Amino acid sequence: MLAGVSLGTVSNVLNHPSRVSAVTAQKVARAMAKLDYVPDGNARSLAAGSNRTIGIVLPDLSNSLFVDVARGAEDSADRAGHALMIANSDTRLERESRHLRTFAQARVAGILLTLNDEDHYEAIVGDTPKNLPTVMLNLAVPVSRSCSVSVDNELGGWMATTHLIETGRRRLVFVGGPESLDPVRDRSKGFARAVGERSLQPVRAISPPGVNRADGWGVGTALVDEIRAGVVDGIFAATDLLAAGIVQALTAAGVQVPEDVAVVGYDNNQAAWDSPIPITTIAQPGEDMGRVGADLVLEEAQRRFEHQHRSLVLEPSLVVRASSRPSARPPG
Amino acid sequence: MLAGVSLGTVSNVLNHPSRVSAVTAQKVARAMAKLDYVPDGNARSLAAGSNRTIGIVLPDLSNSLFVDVARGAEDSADRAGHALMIANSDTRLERESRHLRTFAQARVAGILLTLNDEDHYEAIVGDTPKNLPTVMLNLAVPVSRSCSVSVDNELGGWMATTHLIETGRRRLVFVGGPESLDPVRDRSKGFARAVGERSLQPVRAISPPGVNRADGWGVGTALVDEIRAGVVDGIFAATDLLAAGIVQALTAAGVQVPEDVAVVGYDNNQAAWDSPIPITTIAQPGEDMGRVGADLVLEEAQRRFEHQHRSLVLEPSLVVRASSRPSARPPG
DNA sequence: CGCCGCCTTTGAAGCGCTTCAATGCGTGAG
DNA sequence: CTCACGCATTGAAGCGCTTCAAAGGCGGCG
Repeated sequence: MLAGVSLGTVSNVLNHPSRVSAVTAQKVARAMAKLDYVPDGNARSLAAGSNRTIGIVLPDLSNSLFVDVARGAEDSADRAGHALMIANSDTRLERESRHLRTFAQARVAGILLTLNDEDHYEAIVGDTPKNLPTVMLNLAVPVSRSCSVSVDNELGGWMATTHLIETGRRRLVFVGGPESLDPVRDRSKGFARAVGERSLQPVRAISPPGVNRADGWGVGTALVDEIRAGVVDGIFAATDLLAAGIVQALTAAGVQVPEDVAVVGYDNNQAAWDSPIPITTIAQPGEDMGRVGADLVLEEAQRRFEHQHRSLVLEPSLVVRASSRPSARPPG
Repeated sequence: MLAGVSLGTVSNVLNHPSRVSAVTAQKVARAMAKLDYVPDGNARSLAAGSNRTIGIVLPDLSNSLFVDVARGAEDSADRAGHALMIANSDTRLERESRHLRTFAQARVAGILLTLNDEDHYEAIVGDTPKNLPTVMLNLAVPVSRSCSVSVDNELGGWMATTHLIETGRRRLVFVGGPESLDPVRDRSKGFARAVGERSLQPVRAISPPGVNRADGWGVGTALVDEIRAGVVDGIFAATDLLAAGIVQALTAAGVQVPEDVAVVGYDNNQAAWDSPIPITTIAQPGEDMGRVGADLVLEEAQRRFEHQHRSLVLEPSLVVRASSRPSARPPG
């Protein structure tokens, strides 16, 4: 600071450039460069009473959805001149609340809390620092509590199923997984609704123990005979990993996808596109979720009092790939 | 603070509990609870001149290796009473240096910088705030510059290849990828060394355009005839995705793995274990890398002056799975 | 009974910045 | 030529905490 001229002026060039004449601004800039000056964010936050950082806690970094969420959130935060700090909870309650506390102490401008599980929400809602803008991602919560941004899984299930029907499939199977997972349950509801709207009867629903590729492999193997017999011509799997396993098993058994049976997955995972037969899937708007969430939290931070909580539900989208291209055979 | 008694005492109960009598400590604790008191981390850092946070910048959150690194780092940081802030650069130079700057302004205790690419290191080394403990992860750099922790890819390649040889394979193929990737090049060197040590001749090396499942599928398809002809009986693929694609293509073509050919991958990805035929692979000690890195950075932060930079190279490990179980056929 | 030393507690100083009232200066109007 | 007004700059106050020297209280020893 002594390099150029004053002291409080330096602050002005940093925060209110308009108040400062061009020449002094330059002098100060030069001095800062020469001194390798790095403003102290802590002091700034303390003095200004506000902080240009927002925090996000993610439940599972191995799920690309959440990585997308982070990317979207960073995009928005960055655009607003804020930094995004990521914390990973590995779905552990204890770590979720620890990270919440850390963010509260850091006096971040706001928090994006991403949860998978409604139970965790109940358990943790007490830990969310009152008075600190917090928006829930991936879980719809009462607007009386906070803003939230989630994705309509029931709609996604409906879209996947309707797509199968519209491309001529009639004998449909839903492959789910443990009913305890909220998203799976909702996707299954969407399946049922779409089937019902067309007055079709689902062939059946299958619930393997998990939702991974190996589970899909098992399901696929079990379905080979029914497909050959023409009893099944469309499969909606609740996750892409499941779908990939199914397709893999079917292919290995000589069943043609999509000629003999169409398969649709969910999530738009790498497993879906990086497959010998690319798999049609429902893409979750992860980046949008992050972006919208960050915008909401920043809005709440900026207008604390006029702010009204909102609950947004985003729509997933259908990504058509080879595994469900219309079959040559006539529908029916 | 006024709830109990004093002011500076509150600080003591937070930082030097030993100086405070049990009764006052309790009174203060009770008051803090009643007031929902959350200490201001910014003020603490400012006053104390130190910060209980370390930052890590990761190049790619969709790579489970780096997620593991973060997990390990958080583990160590946590144990030392520090919080870990994650920033994702998506391998973009511009974001790497932005995050570095953010951490510098936040006056974190230290930074873990994880890079994939030597070029980025050269470009960014100027941005790493001098005077702020920084350790490089995943890339070995001159100890004159900073500490670093990396994994020995050449050794990994050697281990994978030696495993193939020791389980009786003699006609080996290396499947790499773009030579521009440092890790691929090192793994290939390890392959060459292992083969050379046994005075074998590699059948050949294949460099598909990428290192994903689809690339592997192509390579696998191309190798079917040679395997049937007995010209090839072992494959070392530079990534698990590649290996998974290869196994998938071979299986689809009716080639038996591991009976007809053994396959070894690299990375210990989900793709390796979540495959119908689980794939033998080389596991990178990601968590260890993070843990050791965090320990180093904290050590440097605590003893600024006595600190000597160190360069640690960790060893990968072999994970044997079905894809390379010794074949029934006699070796030779 | 008085003094000393130790364990606790206190209060003031200051961390690096922002903010804001106050000052200084140059300019156009009178 | 003078006065007033506006823009640029300044300096002091204070953000919430830690630290440290100094004060207070207590028991034990002489």
